[in-house]
Amino acid sequence: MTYPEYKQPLDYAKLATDVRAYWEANGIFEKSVSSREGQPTFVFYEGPPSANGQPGIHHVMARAVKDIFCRYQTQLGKQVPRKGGWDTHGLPIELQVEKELGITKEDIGHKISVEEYNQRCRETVMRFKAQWDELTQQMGYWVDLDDPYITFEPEYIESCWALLRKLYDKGLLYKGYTIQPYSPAAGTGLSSHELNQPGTYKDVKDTTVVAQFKVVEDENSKKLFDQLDVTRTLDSSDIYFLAWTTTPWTLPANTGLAVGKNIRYLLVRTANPYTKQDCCVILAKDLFSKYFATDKSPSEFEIVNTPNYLNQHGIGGTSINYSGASEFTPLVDNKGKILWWQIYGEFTGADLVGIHYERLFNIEAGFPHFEGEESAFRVIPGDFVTTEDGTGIVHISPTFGADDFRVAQLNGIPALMVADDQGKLGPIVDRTGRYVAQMGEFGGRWVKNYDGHDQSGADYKTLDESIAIRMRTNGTAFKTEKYEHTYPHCWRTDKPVLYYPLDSWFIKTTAVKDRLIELNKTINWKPESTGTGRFGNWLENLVDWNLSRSRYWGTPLPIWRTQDRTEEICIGSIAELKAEIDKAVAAEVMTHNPYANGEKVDLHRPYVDDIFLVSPSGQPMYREPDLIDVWFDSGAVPYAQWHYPIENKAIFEKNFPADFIAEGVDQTRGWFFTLHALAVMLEDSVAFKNVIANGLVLDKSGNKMSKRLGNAVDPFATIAQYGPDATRWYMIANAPPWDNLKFDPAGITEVQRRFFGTLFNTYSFFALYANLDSFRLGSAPSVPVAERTELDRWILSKLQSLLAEVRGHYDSYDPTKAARAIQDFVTDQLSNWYVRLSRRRFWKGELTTDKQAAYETLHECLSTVAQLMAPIAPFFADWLYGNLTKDQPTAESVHLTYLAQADTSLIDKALEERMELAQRISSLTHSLRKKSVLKVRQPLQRILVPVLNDTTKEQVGKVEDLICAEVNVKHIEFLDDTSGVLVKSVKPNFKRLGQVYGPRLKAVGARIQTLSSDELSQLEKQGELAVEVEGEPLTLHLDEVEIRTQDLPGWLVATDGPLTVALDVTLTDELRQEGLARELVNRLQNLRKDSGLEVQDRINVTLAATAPAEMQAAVASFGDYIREEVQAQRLEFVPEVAGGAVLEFDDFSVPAKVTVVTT
RNA sequence: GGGCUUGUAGCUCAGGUGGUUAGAGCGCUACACUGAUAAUGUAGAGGUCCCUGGUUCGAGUCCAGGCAGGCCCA
Repeated sequence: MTYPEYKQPLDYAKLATDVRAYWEANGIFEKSVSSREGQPTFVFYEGPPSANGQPGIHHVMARAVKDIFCRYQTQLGKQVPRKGGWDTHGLPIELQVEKELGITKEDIGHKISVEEYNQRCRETVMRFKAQWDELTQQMGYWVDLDDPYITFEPEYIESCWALLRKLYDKGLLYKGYTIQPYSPAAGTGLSSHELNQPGTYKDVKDTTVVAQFKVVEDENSKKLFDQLDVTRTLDSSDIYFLAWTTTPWTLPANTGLAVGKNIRYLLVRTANPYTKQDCCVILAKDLFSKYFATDKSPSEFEIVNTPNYLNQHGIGGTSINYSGASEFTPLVDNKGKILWWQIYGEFTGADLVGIHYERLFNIEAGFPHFEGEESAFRVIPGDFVTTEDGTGIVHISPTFGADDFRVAQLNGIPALMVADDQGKLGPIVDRTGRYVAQMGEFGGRWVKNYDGHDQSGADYKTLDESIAIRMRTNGTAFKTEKYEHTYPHCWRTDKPVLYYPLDSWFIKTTAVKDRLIELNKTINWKPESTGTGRFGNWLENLVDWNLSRSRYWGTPLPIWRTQDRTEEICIGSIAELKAEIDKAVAAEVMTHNPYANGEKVDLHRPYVDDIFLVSPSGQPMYREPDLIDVWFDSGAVPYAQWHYPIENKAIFEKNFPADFIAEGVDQTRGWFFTLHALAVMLEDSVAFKNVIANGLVLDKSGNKMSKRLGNAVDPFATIAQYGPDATRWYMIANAPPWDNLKFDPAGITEVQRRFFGTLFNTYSFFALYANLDSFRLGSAPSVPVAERTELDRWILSKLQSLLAEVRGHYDSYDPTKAARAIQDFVTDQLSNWYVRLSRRRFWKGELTTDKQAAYETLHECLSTVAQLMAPIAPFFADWLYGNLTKDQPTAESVHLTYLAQADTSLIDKALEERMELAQRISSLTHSLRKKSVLKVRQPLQRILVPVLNDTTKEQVGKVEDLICAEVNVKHIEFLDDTSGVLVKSVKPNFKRLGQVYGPRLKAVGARIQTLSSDELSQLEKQGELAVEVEGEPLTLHLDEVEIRTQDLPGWLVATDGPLTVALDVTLTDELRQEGLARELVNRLQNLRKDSGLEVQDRINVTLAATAPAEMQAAVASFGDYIREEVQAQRLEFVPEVAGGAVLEFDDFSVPAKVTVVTT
């Protein structure tokens, strides 16, 4: 049995396909689950992808993140079932089908039947399933592809129905309305997608009105009226809010006014430009000059009722009464701005909130009463209010604006709804686009020209114009004008769109808002800010979940109603549906039960639409035609993937809630929310305990990848070129998953070279020599760690530290830090220090105990690294682990192994510290050699290391041999204080000084830097020193300074922080000879290599006797050494070397010949 | 427009609770090394730590306001 050896370069892609074949042949994935039977479960939910498009490189990223933690938890001994799934409903699929068929939604039911249409969707949605499955396997994402949940299957839909029924029974399902784009001409709602069609937004000229809303004088508004009282000069003390609208026809539906909390508003005394009546108005300070003539900037506005102003002008001196002025006195200048005004006060929006005002189109004038009127007509805060245009106060009509509806609901402002003939409440505009009859003088008028009536007559007035005229007349219009702006139009009829309340079914998520927030705080979000910020804020501003979708391909709403809406039923299972159908058949509402004869039930449209049920009172019931939001499908995964609550209660309970999920951050308000909302409402629990919200994968310049730009990276090509391991490693190690990743293939190459290449070399090195020595782990009792060398114990200590660190990172869902720690260990510690310094141990001599210890140490490092990296680089790790353990009984796959706890008894911090000292001293020595132009092959006598305390001396002493071997010197000489040659420098410890002296730190620091050597030694000896700083005496303490040696007079030194090293560059004859001997070894090694000799080949060497005397002397003195190094049995000078090579040295050359000894 | 997020060397990224001279890898330049060799060592060039204010003896770090990119929402 040998350790497999491989040729450079390693084919990483082939390695992965080989390992994949091994996994598949041996059912390793299945075993990774079945071998943990009976252990605690680690629950993971797969956020279902949709297979109607090709997978991209970002899916590799997302799925690598999922895979990592599932594999890691398996290594910890948990059982991790991973059910795959497919998301199959939704608008993108409908749009794709429509595009392929060249039809629009209008054609469904005409050019194509609903049945055919849905059949197309069903086929389209799984089109790329094979590609997805292939990518999943190629990239090594372990998920159960054989038994996935599929959201269009009847069992899945049935589970959704059962959940809806539970919500219905809890009273959380209700019918209401939302404001949606609506085309009265077409009689249909428009999706945002339809609204985004080119050409829908057009420039139109509309009549606009700045309306005056009269403030009610009460406690809330007292602060406004108080401003007027100061001067006591007003005839009229009416105050009005000014609000601008481009849709005057919505003014009769006004029920509120919105202000920006932080916007500043002015109280202005002026006159109405149309009636010339004195009045006071309120508008945003920033917009003042839009209506009033002034050359001042807002900051210079003068408030006339301040004591300062009154002292200057005298009380009453500012009184102007416009209504008493001559009719020739102009009120407005030629730019339309008002000349006559005074500012009486300034307020913030927050000051105005809560103030009541009078209804504009009131009952006395013949406009209808409505429900909730008493809580209407208030000022509320609106986050969307700006001072871009208008007045900084926004007129709110909850029935005709989405923002309006939202803030009105949030602040308890009712909508103005009136009853139709049948008593059904509706907005003041009917579905054809005209005012309802109750609208007084305007009843029956068209809001816009939806019927195509003639509007060419000279005295024709639009409804907006009529309203404006009425308002000018009765003094409630402050300004009316024509205004050109863009407005959306229906793409089919070209008529203006209305924002209009449309019926919708809702889940009352607001009822559990507090609980949603509370439970969210128990979820571990990565990154945390997504949970507190994006998701937390979303929960704070929660509105009810709008379930309804007017579409065809999706889960139908299982609610049937009678025509008069007095009776309804929510169906919770197929069995219940069948039973209800039987009842309906018995009542002759239906002719037969389509599900009676055992056919497979399809719960999609159109089949469910053809089902009519019968109410307890004997009336027929019809299904509410809506489909439900596809996000409900997704949020139902924890239940519906097991066909719960219909069956599998035990399985569900074992698998709820999830320990871990991961999806893109764009799912925050999608899957993450629906999972959370349903879990809180149904189970009063979180749905997941840990969640990673990963960022985007961008191209290497930071641009979004898209097919259109041609910068999309093909995941298959990437994996084929670099292999899945390097691809995954790069993605994980380069940036935390929740940051965006700039995907650069050059980064994968680097990972491959630097990490995988180094790790492979390290393994190859191990395998090469282990095989030469016929070493097999376990064939002899292992060498106790305590008996191993300093270097062995060091790397094992580092290994255990690494194990603890990496486990910590995995435990806290930070794979990036885990990957980086592993990478640094492999390249910097294991390869570049341990192996480099251990090289001679491996290739010299027989298999001794020390050599065995070295093999065992390196083997353990490699196999533990294989385990630690297995979650991220599953193929390579298994390959490496397999190579190391092929003959061991336990090792079918690294993914079936158990990851050990770090053995803290092996962690020796002092050892780690002194090895770091060794590394730094070696580096400094190399640096000195470089400066002195003394190559490492030239041995030197000593290096000098000043030490200020015994601990350092002892620490360095223990690694002296390692340092000497590494930098090729004979020994280290320590210089302590008693030597008297040390020159010390002192550095202020600013952190400490700052705490002690605060503002005086600068002066104290300066004083410290000028300490004499006498003062310094006094401070060192006594621990404190009295000095004077800026005339003040104070006592310095040892912990306030940092003392270090910096120089050795007469020596070339190098320093690294507190460490200083000097190199003795004196060369003796013996050192020169040894250097030459090493040069010879080097040339002979090269010759061996160039001649293609194997490492274990033994040779005879002949050198030309023409070589210089110094060379001959070197061979005489160091012959044994040379022979051992180059594996030579004989090394001799001969008069003539025939047919050999010539060894080149700095100053001479020597003909030489190497022959292999055949044994 | 709002919420969240990012901004440090040519590139990719580190930089607990503020501490003086801001680091690593890659890339670049030079030299060295050559039985781990597509590796390695040493040295060097390369920074307005996005900008402006503020707090502080002291700010890459804390605060405020901007700018630019990204995501989500409107």
